[in-house]
Amino acid sequence: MAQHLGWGVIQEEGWRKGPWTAEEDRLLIEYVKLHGEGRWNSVARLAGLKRNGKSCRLRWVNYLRPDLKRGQITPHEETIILELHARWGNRWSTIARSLPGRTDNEIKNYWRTHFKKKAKSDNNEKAKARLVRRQQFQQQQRQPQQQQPQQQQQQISQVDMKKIMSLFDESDNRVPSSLPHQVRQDMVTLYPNTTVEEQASFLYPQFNGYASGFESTNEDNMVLWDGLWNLDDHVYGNLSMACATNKAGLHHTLATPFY
DNA sequence: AAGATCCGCAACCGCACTTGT
DNA sequence: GACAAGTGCGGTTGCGGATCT
Repeated sequence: MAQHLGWGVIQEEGWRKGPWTAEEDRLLIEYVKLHGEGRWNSVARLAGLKRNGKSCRLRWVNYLRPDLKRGQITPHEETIILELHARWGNRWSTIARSLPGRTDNEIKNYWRTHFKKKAKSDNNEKAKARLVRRQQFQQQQRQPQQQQPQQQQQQISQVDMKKIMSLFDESDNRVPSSLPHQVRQDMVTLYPNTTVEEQASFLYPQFNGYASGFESTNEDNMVLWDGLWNLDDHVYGNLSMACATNKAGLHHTLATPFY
């Protein structure tokens, strides 16, 4: 039975929750000095802490570790975060490994507070513009498509998907950094009379962002990738879900035109 | 000056994966 | 192979200080 309920109090099963006290920190540091990192579930018993293993690990990793770098994220670190987020998406622990002294939690918080909001508002504007262009293009395409044999359309689709999927194979099933260039080549071949952005947008509607990132600045890339990787952004949600899972998911997403 | 709102951060939660039995 | 325990990860929440009105 719970002794108290709420933040920073004893919870059910006797575990404390909420902010750590200086004494708890001291006990945890002592424990790690003696026993090393790991075996976190033994901490409560061996160190006399009323914290569960997960809580102890989190406190150590995010706050008590001696090699943690304190202070603000530097511009150089910010650049690295942007680049790695463009490559890996929200895989904060992977990004953190490239930033000694920074934790995944720290980077995640930094991203959310510094980039997420801006990206979202920019995306909304860009998404509206793309929607209009896409609708215009669909109208243009309707007539030629009716004349084009269905079989030929399917062939084009299959070739495209093979290319995309082969890139995922080369990239350990994650989003391949070279994809935009490949997509660009497909676009030029298949839609010679449109702009690069339109080509990508039309053939791979969920890849809208890729197209706008071809000649883009870092900031544009950031906006693009934020859209791709964050599910609450309507326009990119389907793709981000597919990418976050595996190439099979992406296959499904790309194979379903104009969501 | 005081209340409302925003922002940054620490910590929790749920899920997935790994390892040991 | 099945199960349980341990661990790691990403998303979310809640608190407290800063800023705004």
